[in-house]
Amino acid sequence: MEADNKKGHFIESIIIKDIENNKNKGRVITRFPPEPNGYLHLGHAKSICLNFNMAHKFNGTCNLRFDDSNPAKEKQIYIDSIKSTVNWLGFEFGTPLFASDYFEKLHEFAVELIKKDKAYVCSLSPEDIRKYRGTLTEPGKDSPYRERTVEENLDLFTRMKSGEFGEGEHTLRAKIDMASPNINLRDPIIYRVKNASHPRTGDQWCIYPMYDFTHCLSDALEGITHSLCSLEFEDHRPLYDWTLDELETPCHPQQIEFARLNINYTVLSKRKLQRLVEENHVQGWDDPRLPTLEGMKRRGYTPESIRNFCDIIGVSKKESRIDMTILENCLRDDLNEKAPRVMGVLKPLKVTIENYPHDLTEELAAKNHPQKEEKGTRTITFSKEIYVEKDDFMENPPKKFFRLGPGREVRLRYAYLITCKEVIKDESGNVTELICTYDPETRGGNAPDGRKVKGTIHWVNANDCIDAKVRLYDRLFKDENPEQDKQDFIENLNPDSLKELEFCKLEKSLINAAPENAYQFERLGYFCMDSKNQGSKDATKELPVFNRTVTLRDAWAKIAKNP
RNA sequence: UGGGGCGUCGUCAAGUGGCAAGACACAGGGUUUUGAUCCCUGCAUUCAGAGGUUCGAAUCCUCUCGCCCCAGCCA
Repeated sequence: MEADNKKGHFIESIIIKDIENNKNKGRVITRFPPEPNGYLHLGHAKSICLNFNMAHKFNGTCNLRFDDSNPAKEKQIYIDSIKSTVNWLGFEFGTPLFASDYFEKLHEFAVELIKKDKAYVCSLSPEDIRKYRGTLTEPGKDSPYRERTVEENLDLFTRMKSGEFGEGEHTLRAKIDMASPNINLRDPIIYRVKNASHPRTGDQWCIYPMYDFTHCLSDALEGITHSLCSLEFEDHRPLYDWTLDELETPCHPQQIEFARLNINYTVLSKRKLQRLVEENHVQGWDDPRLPTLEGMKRRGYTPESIRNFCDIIGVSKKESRIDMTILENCLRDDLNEKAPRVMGVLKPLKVTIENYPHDLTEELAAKNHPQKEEKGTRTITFSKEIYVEKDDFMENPPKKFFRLGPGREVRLRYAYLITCKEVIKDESGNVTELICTYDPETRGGNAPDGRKVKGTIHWVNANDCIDAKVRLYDRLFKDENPEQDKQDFIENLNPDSLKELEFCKLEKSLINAAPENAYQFERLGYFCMDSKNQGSKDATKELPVFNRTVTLRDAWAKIAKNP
């Protein structure tokens, strides 16, 4: 089922062609180059999978390289988070690499460029640089410092490096063409002064290379063959190539751009995610509603499901918005295979079986997976008092409702057929309890007389179930495209994206649940224990909290909507 | 009105001159002690539009239209 027998995307075609032509001696080396200035999200997962999969598929390697050339924004915690997230996703990268490891070499390259008179120290202020750059439709003007001598440039650059100047006083610029229709070629800045402390090099440097200079050279230094990046760098490719052409580098990697991932009802940009976190619209970077990989992990997404998703959505240059349901189905597919079945009642409704003995507790066998005998069975208990789901009872059920109602018979999964005899309500008319009878002949759920019972509902034994909280998540935004009509996406937040249920009753076996274990609560969906909740075998602690990862497909929900 | 890209089913996406894959969604039907899973069936005479080349075009040519990106000492 995995990528192998599938037809490839355009990048794969390019790689195959390159291998056929013995380009790079048939080698394939890719890299995933995150800037450690935030947490990874699903969009990164697409890039991670692409880069690692291409490398693996063609017996190559993929480097994890931190693009850490801007100390003002980068932090060690992000480096740690990114490393563990890439591992969690299922990829091995050996020792991580850092652009900052190349600072010395990058500096030498810059000097080489100066010596070739292909770079100069510019002393224009930031505002003047902007003015001289021109606009989209007008060419720029040469900087008055453009014709400084090599010696002067060398001297100034040395002094920049030694900390003689403040931020913004001087920059090192590539000498290309101020009239280029491509703004990236209008003498781009390649080094600037920054007095920030770098998470890895500390205060060793006060000048830092810019992305365009750093990235292509880092790629070349690592022997990258295919440098895959997103569409917005397409305009930078001429600069990528210019730099590598001007300098003596070990190789000249090929930059190939692809469209970044978009998914409806959510946002996938670091900036927007950051805003959601900082303005407390969600509860942190690992909020299970967020498409951050840490949030998805906490929600219960499996790495396999994410990898499979990245696999089936394809790679192209077309900007697209992928349907959330595709992601959810990848998850369901995986969880359906793996998750053991259990029973849990989210909104409990007490049921008393009036003809069941007071003091009896029976043990019943329940399958852990209906299609996989090898997953075995577990024992569940049954007694006179049980809980069923409030939603499984209707006082005036519509035609197609197969569940409980006055006088109706349903099957309790793995237990007995019961019939609703009486509905007890409180003074305000809310149903508080059902009095039912059971048919002792139907132990296990089958009627000896062969009568058909259409509805099967889940339940837990009131005597030994455990109390828990359950968090139900819904889409984060109301609108398919949160940025619709360029209104502030915050206004599109779904106020009901999180619902916490506090009085849930779960079958006893869940006492052993751990955050990394997925369960299917039959008929409800897939759930996992929240990783920030340590659970409680001892009653003095807080209640265990479970996250609903995703619902089951629900045909009834559709019928109920359009009867 | 500068430059760079992109337009194939509701959503993704194959297709590279020989007669529109697949997935999700959707609609029917079957199995089922989860209204789950699973299994069938249906679902683009048409590829942004218009011309042209060709026996033959989503694929080649021309023009038009639409959408995205670029004016950080961010990546």
